Amino acid sequence: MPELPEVETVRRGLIPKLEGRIIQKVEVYRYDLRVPVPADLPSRVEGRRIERILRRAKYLLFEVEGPETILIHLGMSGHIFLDTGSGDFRRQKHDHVIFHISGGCRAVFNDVRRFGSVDLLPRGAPETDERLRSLGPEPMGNAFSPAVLLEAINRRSGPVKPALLDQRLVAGLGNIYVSEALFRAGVSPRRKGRNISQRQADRLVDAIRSVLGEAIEAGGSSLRDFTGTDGELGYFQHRFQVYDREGLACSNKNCGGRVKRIVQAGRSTYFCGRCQN
DNA sequence: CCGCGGGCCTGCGCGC
DNA sequence: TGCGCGCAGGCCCGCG
Repeated sequence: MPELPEVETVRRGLIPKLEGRIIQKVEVYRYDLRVPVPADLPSRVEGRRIERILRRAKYLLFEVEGPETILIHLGMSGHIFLDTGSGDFRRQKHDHVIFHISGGCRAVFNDVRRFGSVDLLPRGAPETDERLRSLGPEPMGNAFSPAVLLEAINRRSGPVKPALLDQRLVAGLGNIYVSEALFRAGVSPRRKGRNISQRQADRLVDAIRSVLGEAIEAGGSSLRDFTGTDGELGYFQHRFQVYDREGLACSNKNCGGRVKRIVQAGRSTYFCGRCQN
């Protein structure tokens, strides 16, 4: 599931347990993730301190002491489990990389479908690594604005929904939050990018920020209850207004319409045909 | 440059 | 209960 809010929630959950600690040992059980795990990952990071944990779009960056940064992507089914080290630890199916941290805690990268990745970057990599370099602005940051969005979206001839999934346009949205943001903004997913108006760009930026912000808050509250027993970070209950609600009533008062599902560029899109134009 | 379709994997839920 | 199918929240590549 992980889109920007889930990844941010994972980051916030990891910080108190990992930042400032030493990576004592790394065990790799599968190297064949979507991007191969560097064969010498353990020797390159063992014994080094995790100085900062950052996020860029849906990527997590562990800045470790020395010249390299660990770059983690959760793909579609990736998780990071935190094991506090109190009980007896058993490796689960699909646990691919285990970081043993000073103080007895473990951070476990688990990914059923192996669309995720655990990789290394030269530190200061945003300028050098193509994966990060090609990303558009952070939606919650100052570089993202109605003017920036409008300029980029108006160059698109295709429908706005698949365009918003393009990480070069704005970084961190996935299939769920794009549907949710378009609903909040009252913009049809089928509208052509070139036909988006100034006013719609204003509404879209507001909608993107509010839907992501609320989801990050919901993730934050899930962290406050985090006991460390199951150790699963970043997955939390969240109510969606259209996503996966095909056939259910539109949640706008007085609308009376129903949520529709269509497929665009091979992905499901959910929307209300009455409220979104 | 843009838009789309396919592929990468495994697991789950559905209809039969 | 078992089987086959479609589907899944990401991303990259190649084609037109």
